[in-house]
Amino acid sequence: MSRASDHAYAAIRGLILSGQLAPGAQLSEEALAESCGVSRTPVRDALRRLESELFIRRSESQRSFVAEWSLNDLEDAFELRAMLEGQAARRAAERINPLQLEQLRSHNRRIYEAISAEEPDVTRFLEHNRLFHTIILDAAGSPQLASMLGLLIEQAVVWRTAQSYDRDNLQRSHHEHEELLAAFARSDGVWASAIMTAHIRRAFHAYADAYKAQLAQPQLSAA
Amino acid sequence: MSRASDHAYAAIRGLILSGQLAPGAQLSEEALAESCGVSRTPVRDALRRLESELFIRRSESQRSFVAEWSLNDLEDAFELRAMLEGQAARRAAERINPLQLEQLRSHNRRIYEAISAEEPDVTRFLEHNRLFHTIILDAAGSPQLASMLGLLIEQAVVWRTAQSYDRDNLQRSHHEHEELLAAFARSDGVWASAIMTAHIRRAFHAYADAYKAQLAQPQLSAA
DNA sequence: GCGCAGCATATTGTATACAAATGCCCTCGG
DNA sequence: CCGAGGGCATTTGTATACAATATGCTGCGC
Repeated sequence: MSRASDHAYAAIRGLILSGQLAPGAQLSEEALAESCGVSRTPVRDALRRLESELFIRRSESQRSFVAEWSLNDLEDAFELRAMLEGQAARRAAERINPLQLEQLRSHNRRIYEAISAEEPDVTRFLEHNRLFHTIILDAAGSPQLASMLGLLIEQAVVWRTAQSYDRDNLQRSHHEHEELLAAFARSDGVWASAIMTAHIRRAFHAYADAYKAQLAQPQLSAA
Repeated sequence: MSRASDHAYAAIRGLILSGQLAPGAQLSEEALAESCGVSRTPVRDALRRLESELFIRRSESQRSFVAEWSLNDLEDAFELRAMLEGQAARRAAERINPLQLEQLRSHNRRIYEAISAEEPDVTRFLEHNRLFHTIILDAAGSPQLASMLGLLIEQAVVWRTAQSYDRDNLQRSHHEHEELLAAFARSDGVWASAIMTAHIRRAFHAYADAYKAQLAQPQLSAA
């Protein structure tokens, strides 16, 4: 997309994720436009995108609000993601080529490096983790599946999740990736799917724990 | 949505479904605006919506083209739909209330009436079929799932599919709906999911047959 | 004849002005 | 005091003009 539209999208998304725009808050196209230094037109585009990604909900009269996610909504989202990513892993196991397999190994090595340092480098972890999952989605060879998973909260949740990852969780992720690699190497779709489902499910519980902890200390949410 | 934007959406969608805009054809915002009698602004909105529903794809330089669907793409879409609707059926079986169950029964009665006449009323079948599936999605109680299935080709494919439904296929649909009702009445999520998956899968084969037949006689495609 | 540069044109992106719809608040009547 | 109605303010929808960008063509040089 184009400069202004992209910028508005990134800016608004950032405001939501950082908590500066609280869940439930109403969004004014004009206010956002001013705050981004662009006109309403690209802001409207950005809002449409964010709406389709469920960051924003619209009232019946087309006013925009920051989406509010209950723990239940989150569980729904993770349940879906587990199903879709499980399916992606199954298909990938049956279709992956040696180059992709090697790329996966490489990214998981980088993940290992990132989490093995004295102070784990969460940003690097997240980046290689994202690429890892992207390659699997690619290998699955289903544009539809990719577009659906792309929509799903995805980055939003993954981002906030990993903030709360402790070293134990990070290492488990690395280990699960290793198991996925074994399943892929043997083209065992059922195995791959099962591991992936468990992988996402564990991520859900890590997130849910963080979510509950945050509810108990809400003043930290905007930090 | 608003008048102009909705109108543009419906008009463009109609042009695509009727074949007047052939798969692969480039779309010009200005040309569409003129043909709909509105300005480019609502046309752009409509194109965004159609893009998210995969009716339209955009080139890297943001030009719009009518999406081209291979048989493979269709199978992917149906595979996803089977998975998602199966999941919806499972959840619905565990959550459905008596009122919804009665509504489902009512719609399936209407379906029966529509297909029992000497000349089956396909339009009525489609309408009640749509409502039937909508109620299940509602009963599943997962907004995410609903939004995903809403996106999926869905209406597009369903529409074209049923045109090619013969009486046998229509009656099978009715029968499968009856089985779903039985599964719901017993709150048997596993059963419901299995039937729904089979239901969608059969629809896929009905569509695939029609698709292949159409390839053999392409001059009928715009009829 | 081939390839590349540069221009002309078509197409999309952005800004802005205005119209329509919606929601809010204040007043008026009961 | 409460509820209904009307008018004002806010917000979104639409049209249009202009800017930026991509594309394809034409002509020049090799």
